[in-house]
Amino acid sequence: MNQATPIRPDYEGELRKAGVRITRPRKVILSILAEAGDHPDALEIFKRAVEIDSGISLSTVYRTMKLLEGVGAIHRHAFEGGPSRFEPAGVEHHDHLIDLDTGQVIEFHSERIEQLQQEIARELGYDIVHHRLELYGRKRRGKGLRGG
Amino acid sequence: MNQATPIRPDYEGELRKAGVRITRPRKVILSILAEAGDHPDALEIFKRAVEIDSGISLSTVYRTMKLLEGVGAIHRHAFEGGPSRFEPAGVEHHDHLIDLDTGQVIEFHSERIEQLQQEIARELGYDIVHHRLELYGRKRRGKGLRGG
DNA sequence: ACTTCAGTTGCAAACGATTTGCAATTGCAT
DNA sequence: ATGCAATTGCAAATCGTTTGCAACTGAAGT
Repeated sequence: MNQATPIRPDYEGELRKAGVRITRPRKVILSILAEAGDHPDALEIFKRAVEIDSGISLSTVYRTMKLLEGVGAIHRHAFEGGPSRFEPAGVEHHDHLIDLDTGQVIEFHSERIEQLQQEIARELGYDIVHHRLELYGRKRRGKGLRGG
Repeated sequence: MNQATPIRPDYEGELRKAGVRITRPRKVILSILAEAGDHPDALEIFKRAVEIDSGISLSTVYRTMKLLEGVGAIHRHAFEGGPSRFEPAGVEHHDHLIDLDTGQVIEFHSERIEQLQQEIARELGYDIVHHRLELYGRKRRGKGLRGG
């Protein structure tokens, strides 16, 4: 039920082909994204980047995220009330459940829901370009479950 | 398929009961919200408010929106890449389809999708506090349809 | 109607997230 | 190596929104 961080061996080559120049800061950021199992925001990426190369600036992180987003290498998610968070693209499409207490992001997918969305849009005379489905919730503390 | 702007005759009274003092600017803002068939953002509400009472400030609009949201009188929607937009509460729960070309917001509801969301959350061990389902699309320009 | 005072306002400044201008730097094709 | 456009870091600017503060006002009491 989880992603497998599919880092193709020549990710950089692909990007270069897409017209992205592989600079030092971008290398660092890419490596961070590749390893990230969570959905870090720009500041978090910046912090992790600085650990590797102290010269990197936050602006560069933002610029790089925008660039990668444009090339389709990453997805940007603007969850409720927080900064944008990113995840490498290339994983199957999925939606998100956000743990309101921890901020943890859990991925899920429902083909059935996707279908229903299509139907609804069609009925309204629209083509879906993309959608956003986010569930905001708390760990169930029902019987039989140890409290978190 | 649309809302009926359910303005209970004593809306102000209700608010007062909720501990909200009915001031001049709030009266104006409330009247705007009651009439709004669209989903205006704070600036738009401010503009409409100024037409009625030129003394109103944008801060007051923001403060009032936050207050009304807290009391449950309105809902705030942070659609993609734009400022928050508001709508009076009290209408049946619904999700939104946003026209990418016009920004127009179309409301819809699918009990089936709601159910599926519940199921998914439950399977993941969560209780849904609330969710966000937004479809971003364009008017279908398929055969047989006049271009819009 | 008059007083009272906490709640509310307008203004301007502060805010957090993000973008941008610019001069200095650096990939990478030659 | 060389050259130049792409990229960088920095600081300042931007956008939407919030906040401190002194002046004002709703509404409860007289």
